[in-house]
This record gives sequence, C-alpha cells and structure tokens, in this order.
Amino acid sequence: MDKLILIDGNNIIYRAFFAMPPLTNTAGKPTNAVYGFTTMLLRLIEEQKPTHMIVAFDAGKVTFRHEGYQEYKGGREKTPPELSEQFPMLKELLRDLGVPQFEIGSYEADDIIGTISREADEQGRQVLIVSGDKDMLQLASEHTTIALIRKGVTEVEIYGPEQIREKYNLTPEQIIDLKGLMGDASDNIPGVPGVGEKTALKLLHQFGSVEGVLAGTSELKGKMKEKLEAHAEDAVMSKKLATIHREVPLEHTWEDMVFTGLNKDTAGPALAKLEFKSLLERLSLSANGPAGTGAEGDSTPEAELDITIIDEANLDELLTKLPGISALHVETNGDNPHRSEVIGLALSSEERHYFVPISLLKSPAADQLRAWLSDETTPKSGYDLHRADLALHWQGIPFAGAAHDVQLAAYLLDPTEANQNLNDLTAKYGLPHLSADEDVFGKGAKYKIPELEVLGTHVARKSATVLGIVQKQQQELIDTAMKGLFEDLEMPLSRILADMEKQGIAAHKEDLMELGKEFEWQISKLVTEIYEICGTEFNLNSPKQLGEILFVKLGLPVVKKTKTGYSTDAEVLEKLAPYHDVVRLILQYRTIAKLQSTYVEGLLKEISPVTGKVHTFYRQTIAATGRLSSQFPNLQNIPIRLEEGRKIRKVFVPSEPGWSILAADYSQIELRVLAHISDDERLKEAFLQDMDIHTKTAMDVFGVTADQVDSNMRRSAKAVNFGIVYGISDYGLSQNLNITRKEASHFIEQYFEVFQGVRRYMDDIVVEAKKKGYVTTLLERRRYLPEINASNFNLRSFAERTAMNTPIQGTAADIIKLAMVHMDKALFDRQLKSRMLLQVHDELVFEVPADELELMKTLLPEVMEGALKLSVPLKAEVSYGSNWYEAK
DNA sequence: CTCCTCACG
DNA sequence: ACGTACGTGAGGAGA
Repeated sequence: MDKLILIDGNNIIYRAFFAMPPLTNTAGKPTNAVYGFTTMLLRLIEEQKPTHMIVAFDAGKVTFRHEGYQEYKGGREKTPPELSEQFPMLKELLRDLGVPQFEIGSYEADDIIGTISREADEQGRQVLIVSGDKDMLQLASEHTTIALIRKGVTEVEIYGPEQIREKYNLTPEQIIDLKGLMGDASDNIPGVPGVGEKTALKLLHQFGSVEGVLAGTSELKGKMKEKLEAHAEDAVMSKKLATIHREVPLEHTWEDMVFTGLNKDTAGPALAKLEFKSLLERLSLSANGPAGTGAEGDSTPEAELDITIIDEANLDELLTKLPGISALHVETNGDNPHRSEVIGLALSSEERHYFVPISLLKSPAADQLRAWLSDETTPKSGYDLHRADLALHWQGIPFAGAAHDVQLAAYLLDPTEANQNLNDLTAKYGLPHLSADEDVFGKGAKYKIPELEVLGTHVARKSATVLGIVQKQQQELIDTAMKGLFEDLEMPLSRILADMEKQGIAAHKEDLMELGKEFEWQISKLVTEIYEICGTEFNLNSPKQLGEILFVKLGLPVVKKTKTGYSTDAEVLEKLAPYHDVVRLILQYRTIAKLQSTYVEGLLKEISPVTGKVHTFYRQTIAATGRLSSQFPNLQNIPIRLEEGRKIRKVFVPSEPGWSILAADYSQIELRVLAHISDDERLKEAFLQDMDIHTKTAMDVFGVTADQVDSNMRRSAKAVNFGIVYGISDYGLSQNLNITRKEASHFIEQYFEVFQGVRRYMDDIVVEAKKKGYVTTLLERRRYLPEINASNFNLRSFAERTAMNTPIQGTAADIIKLAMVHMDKALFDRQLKSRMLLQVHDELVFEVPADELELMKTLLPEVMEGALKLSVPLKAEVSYGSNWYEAK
C-alpha cells in the first residue's frame, strides 16, 4: 500500500528553530533548526515507512493572497537571521538525503500540500500531512490524516475527520469558517473582532458556515449582532485567506515523489558536513560515503551482541571476567522499588555481555558475584542505580560501588527532558535501538516475564547500552561544567537517599487508625447536614455534581469556570460562603475528606508489614529545578498549615525507644540565595542584621519604621517576596493579594525602587537566558529554556519567569543537597547512631538516640549553615520532640 | 487517562 | 491583547 507524507517545510523548520536549544557547528553557524527538522524527518521515515514523500516550501515573499489583501502576514516579526541562514542548509541536506522538495512561485507550502493531497484523495491514496498549523485540518478526509506537531517537534496529535468532529464538532471544511470568524493574529487575518474560538464554534454549530452566520444575524442580538454585521466583509475575506488553494498548477507526477530510502552515497557526507555526528551514528552511515549495513533511514537494527545466559555450569566463566565488567542493569518489575522484584541482572564488558537470572543470583553458588556487587571498590555504571540498589536490598542482596548513573547524568544534562528512558538515550547517542519494555513484557494485566533467552537478550542489551553511553556523558558533563556537580554531589547523594529510604520512618498504625475514626465521624456528620440543607443526596466528591447543586439548584453566582464546567475549588467556595451556609460545611468536608483519603487511608496502605515503617522513594531526576520529589508515599506534603491536618505528623515517631525526632529547616533560604546572587545591598543588609525579612520589606517599600508595620502591610510584603522568587507578574500578585492589577503593579514598582539590585538581577538573568538558551544555579546546574525567544507571549513570559525562579529555587536545592552529603559524612566520621530520614526541600528530619541529642542539636544546624558560603549567612532552626509534630 | 482539587516547600 | 504566579504527588470522578 502506497503511503505519501507531505511535510510543511517552512512551518516545521520554524518550530524546530524555537524548540531546539541554540546549536552551532564549529564554524559558529547555527544548525539547530536543521538538526531538529532532521531528527523529526528520520523518525517519521522510521515510524511511517512512506513510499512517497515531499517537503513543500513557501516561495518568495509575495503570494497570491497578497493580491487581495496586502496586509496578509503583515506585522509578523522578521525571520531571525539565525534561522534564515538555515533554509539553504536544509534544502541542500534534503537533496543529499534523497527527499524530494517542492516550491512554486507565489504559492505557499499549504497550497502545494493542498493540491497534492486533493489529487491523492481522488486516487484514493493514503496521505499523512505533517505541520504545526491548525489550518491544515481543513484537508482531512477519508484517506488523509494530519499530524499536528504540538510541543517542540517531538509530540504529535493525529487528526482525521473523526478527531476533528470530536474536538470541535466541525467538519474539516468548517475549519476554514472557524478561522474566517476568529481570524489569526500570526497571519494578520482579521476575522471578526471580539469573536474567539469559543464564540466562533457556537456560531458555527448554529449556522454551519460564515455565510450562514452572516445570513442569520437577525436571529442574534446585542453586541454580537452589531459586530457581525459591521465586519461581514472581513469575515468573508478572512475565510478566503484561510482557504487552502487546492488547484496549484504543479508539473509533477506521482513518480517525482517516490521515496525509496535515504540516498546512502550522499547522506553520510552531508550529515558529516553539518557535524550531526549522532545522526550519522544512528544511521550507521560513514562520513565518506556508502555505509556497510542497515542504512535505510530505518532504525538501526538491534545489535548482534555476544550474550551469554549464565547458569550454574558457566558461572565460573563469568567470575573470571568480573574485573573487566563496568556496566550492569538490574531488571525489576513494578514502579515502587520497595515492592518490586528483581528479575535478573545483566553485566557488560567491552567484549561480552552476560545475563544472570534472579534465581541464580540469589543462590549460594553466586556468593562471589554478590560479593562483587556489594564491593564499593569495584566501580559500576548503570541506569537508575538508586532503584536497583533498593530492589536488590529487599531481596537481601547488598549493592555498592555506583560510579556513573546514566539516568542521573542525562537528567543533569537536560533536566526538562521528561523521563529519559534507556530507549530515548539510544536515540540520542546513536546506539542500536532497544525493544520497548512493553513489547518484551507486555503491560498492565498482560505483564509477563518472557522465556529466558528473550529476557536475557533484552536485559543484556540494556547493560550494553549503558556501557555505550558512559564515556559520552562523561565528556558532556565536562563540556557543560557539571562534572563536579555529578561526581561530588548527585552521585554521592543517590546512595544517601537509598540509605534513608531503606531506613524508612516509623509510623504508629494504631494512632493513625484512631485519627481515621475521628475523621470518619466528622465526615458522616458533615455529609448528613449538607444533604439535608441541599434537600438531596449526591456525590460530594464529584465537582460536577456539586457544581450542579450549587449553581443550578441553589442558584449561587458562578465565580469561575473550568474547561469542563463550573469551578468549585476552595478559592471559589470562599467567595460563595457569604451567600449560603452550606458552603462553609462543604469547605470543612473537603478538608477532612482530603485528610482521610490521602493521609489516613493513603498512609495506612504504605506502612510496611515487614518493618512497620513508611519507606518513601525520592526521585532525583524529576524536578527541573534540581529539587527532589517523593513518591509511594509522598512524604514531602504531609499537612502542617492547618492544625487538623498537622495532627497527622504525630504518627511519625522514632523507630527505637528513647530516641527523638530532630528536625531543622532553613530560614528564608530562597530569599537569602536571592540576596547573594543579586548582590542587592539592602536585601543583604537585612539578612546580615538577621531581621524579619517580610517586616523589613514592608518598612522599605512603604517607607515606615518597624513599629508602623501593621499585619496587613507585612502580609503584602510577604506576598511580594514570594512573587519575586517566582518571577513576578502584576497579575499573579493581584490574584494572590486580591487587589487590582494596577495596585499590584504599583507595589512591584515600589519594591524595585528600593531593591534595585534585585531588579538588575531579574533583567540580567532574562537577557542571559535569551542569549545562552539556559540558566544555571550556583553549582552550575543547568536548565534550558527553549521558549525564552518564542513569539507567543504566554510561552515567552512563562520562560522568563522560569529564568528568574530556577537559579533561586535550584541553588536552594543545591545547598540542602550539599548539607545532606556533609551531614552523612559527619555522622559517619563521628560514628554516630543518629539517622537521616527525610528531606522536605528546606528541612531535614533525623531520629537520634538520647545520648546524641545534645550533640545533634548543634551539629545539624552548623552543617546546614556551613553547606555553602554565601555573601549572607544561612540560618537553620532546629527543634525536636517525641514525634514529627512535636519537632516544630 | 484526563481533569479537578488540594497537600507541601 | 494576550492570561500566569515557581516546583511537586495523590485521590476521586467520569469518561
């Protein structure tokens, strides 16, 4: 079956340009857009296996659309020169890859694609259109689907007529009417002012088309009617502009579009010229011309590896080879490493790969192998060694000697790239593809461990992959100045986290159940009362049903809407409370129900029957800022702000009699970090004198003395301080303080008048991010912000706030991680029995024996405060008690 | 599997 | 004109 792919060249290269971090060849020429385009193209070829393909480009500046409307695409920002110069590079590359390309004077890529897809349609051929432009949806048909590129160039949504109906309840043809009514700012198509997507959809569902709407205005009234009548011509013209021209005079034949695979003779040299080494390797092409094997632009075939499945008979052979082994992979099932089982262990040396099934690994015959596994002087690389350590631990197999964790390194190299599994990394580093775990094991209920041969081969390929990545990552870490961060902070921390998690924190089950009974009783009382007042029973946990009761039955005013209906969140309910007594009760119900389901029932399920403790799992590779996250259960969001919830903390107790819970938290760490990196004199002054920072801010912003600061002024100052850390916007502050945007903006202005160093930092960091494409923390942790130069206001603003926030939040994360490493060493050096149990972003929790309490009360804050030397002091406040609640 | 809501720093 | 505060994880509802 023939399959034709039509690619909107201009659109994709644009998106690739803004989605990719800046990337240049050794001569300093930007190549990022070409690179992004090419990776997408190769993936398409691999996944779709097209028999025909073209890339269409816009030709020239003036198209037939300008004849009727000169302002078409007016007001658009000029194409950045860094992108312009990549067009010829891309066209040359496509030629060398053997991918046909089309452009024709005075028409746009859309029109070429529209014309070819019409012809293909008429001949019943299968077509896939690739673009980021929603307008393309008008071309969908029985045989034609559209792959809409969403985020960056990696995610696509596939649309056929069916999906368009589901999403908009429109036919593909009506997409044109939609744009006719709503216009398109980026193309300078006016549409009807005041009509956005929502209104346009409503009108089209009622009248069917632009013409239908204009003919039917008599059925409408008010502003809407006026607007439509006044702008009838605009609507008609906009529709015309949005219509893809499907009769372009093209002189082409079906044969001109044939694609039989990459041109092996020229593809290699072309990619080499652009210095796309990873793509060269991925395609196993050589820079000098035709390559030996498997270069169809298809996935690199799975490598032929020398794999030995180990049993008792050949175990000795493996043991002799151990000195040459540096990479391993521990295969486990399930997400929770405290509960999952180890299935097997793969080991890799440069020459050979081995797989040891779990049964053998646990047997006495494997003593020597296990000794090697637990030997900290034999360095081992792997993917997610932290998880492996835990899973092995619960099977009674100790692990030590983690040298290079490929997952952790990948996270440091790009912390925003979500969940980089080994498969993603093979693509990135041009290594042979792995089968997806899903294909080997099946998923969900169908999960099944395959036969030994298949299993061993799959897992051994993973350790082989690790082996292939380590050196490359080492070099990248050096190039990005993150080697120190990796070796001296993150790798040591990963072992410390594993220790904390194995240790767990004791939770008093009976007390928790007792608390649950209390909540149960309160819930049933509240529920009865609420049903009675409302005069009906319904599911209080359903926002949908609750909305129905509040806004329809009781007729309360609608404050806020969500995508799917009425909003009933706490903010809305607070506003509704004065109107009806039941609202307060609902708020109370929500509070208690949350405590009951998440914290009582949720925690009960997580208390290990084996240890009587809760063993969380810290994830070191999730948060883009460098923070940790906690799962199964999340122990970083145990209630504290409200007394009812805070009681939950009473169930967390020391695991040995006579011991105490000791906790210390950093005071205002983020604002202290800000004082340091902004070098703002007044902010530094405040911390050097150890003043209450919010009161001090209020004094300076309102120009009053300390005793003139009332609680309201302090509250405002506190909100401004928060806002500053988050990357302030007047809108955000106005929401938080419930004031007008203007007042908020005035506040911010006053703040910056006083704290000019902070203003300078905020300005500078954004400029720096725009220039470099990333921001860093004090310890050189990096976060890329590809959207910092986006033309879309929202995307750009978000990236700008992130640029302001990440160095602050991230440096604070660096500091507490340092403190953990130092503290671990301090405990070891002094041979103390005290144990580190939890980290909650700016707080560390320990359990300590009575005879170490006095020492720990001074040691802990000392180590935390001395973790990193800043231009202002760090401050840690320590407290202790017989449980976590008391340690406040 | 997505949405809403809410717990934390 | 645009429509947000930064970073997470979990539970329940309703498709």
